[in-house]
Amino acid sequence: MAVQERRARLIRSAFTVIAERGIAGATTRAITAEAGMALASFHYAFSSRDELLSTLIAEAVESETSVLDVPTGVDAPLEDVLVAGLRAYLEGLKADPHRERAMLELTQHAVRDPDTRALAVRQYERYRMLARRSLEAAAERTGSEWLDPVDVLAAQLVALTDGLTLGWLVDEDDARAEATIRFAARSLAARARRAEARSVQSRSTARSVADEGRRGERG
Amino acid sequence: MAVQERRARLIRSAFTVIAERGIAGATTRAITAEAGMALASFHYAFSSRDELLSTLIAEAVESETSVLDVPTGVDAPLEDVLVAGLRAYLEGLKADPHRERAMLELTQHAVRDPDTRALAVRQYERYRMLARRSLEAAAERTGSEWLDPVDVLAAQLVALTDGLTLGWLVDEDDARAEATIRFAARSLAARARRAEARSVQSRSTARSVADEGRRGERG
DNA sequence: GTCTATAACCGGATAGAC
DNA sequence: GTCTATCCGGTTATAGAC
Repeated sequence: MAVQERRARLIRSAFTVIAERGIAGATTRAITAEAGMALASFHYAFSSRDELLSTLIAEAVESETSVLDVPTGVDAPLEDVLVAGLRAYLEGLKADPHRERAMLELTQHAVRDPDTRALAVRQYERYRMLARRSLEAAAERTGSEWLDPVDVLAAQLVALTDGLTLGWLVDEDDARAEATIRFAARSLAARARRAEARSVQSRSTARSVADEGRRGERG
Repeated sequence: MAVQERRARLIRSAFTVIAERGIAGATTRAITAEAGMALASFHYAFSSRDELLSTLIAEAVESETSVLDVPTGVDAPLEDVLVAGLRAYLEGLKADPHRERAMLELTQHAVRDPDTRALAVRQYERYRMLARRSLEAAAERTGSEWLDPVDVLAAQLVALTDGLTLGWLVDEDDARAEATIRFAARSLAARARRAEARSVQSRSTARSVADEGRRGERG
């Protein structure tokens, strides 16, 4: 087996194990067993367990492709579109809670170590970038425009989804999550207004951004 | 040394070690060293490391006394009072980031184990109860009344502080945190209006609740 | 390259001297 | 009760046979 292939399989297995048992449970034995290979094969691909963890965090960050899915082809007010997007995010979380737990644990692990801290910072930069795309897409599709810089609102959206995630992971209360979603959507929508008429060129430009934002899937 | 005294010291030391090195770094050796006692003394107070961790989580939950400090004796609009309270929370977080990191890690650890999961749920119930007190105090002092059930808004406040906390812990960006605080305060204040005139009795009752809410300190 | 076997180490828990 | 010394299981990492 090629070294790159082995590395990829080990990283994938490591994420699975971490999602199920946490970082503490992600021993080299557990990871290689999950990957169906001998323990000794591990050090043929990685020099140490720490090296695998750092690589895993970096890969996990890049694999995150959307913060929330803005529904396509809807004709609804901005607030409803945001509610729909946040509900889609929650559905992804409910479908695989362990995944988000693992991301959370990996982020906190990375932040503690000065050598990997930058990876966590990069992860959040990426979250905000993806959130920004979603907000731009939502505004464009509903003919709205944001009253605050989209960068700033993107950070608020990330904070809102983090709060939603932590709360749901603890008590798994769907009704409370729904209330949080409505509150988040209302709060964000309050920072937008109906857009003035735009030129055709600007609308088509924005639509291509929106399509790109839709590309990723969560979960 | 009395067993209860030893237990208390070990719990305290364990929290210190977890804050500095994480749960993974909180070995019985590290904990007893931090407490300045011999390794063997550990099992005189606790039957196992797991028992200490469960006890620690339970104690940590109860020691949380406020989600945000609503400033006393101010005469300002509700939104400004909320901003001040959230800033006080952020200052506590900045003064001791490791403390909140430890709480986060303990919660996630508790949630994974069916035997301790209830502790995490209870922790969030307590957060919401404290948030509710803060919101009631803030409304009372500014002559406002909430448009949604305070229980529901308390859950939103907890979600907002969770989002604020996670974001700040990763990049320690004070400017972004300030923007999140303003957004949070504005979003919550939008769910209140000026209260109608109240009777003297109802005001004095509410003031005693407010004083109770102020009792706790964070950090 | 891949596996078995093992070295080297670490952590929780305990025996036993005092 | 308290400490030193030790056991024992589990983990990372590697040596060496094939």
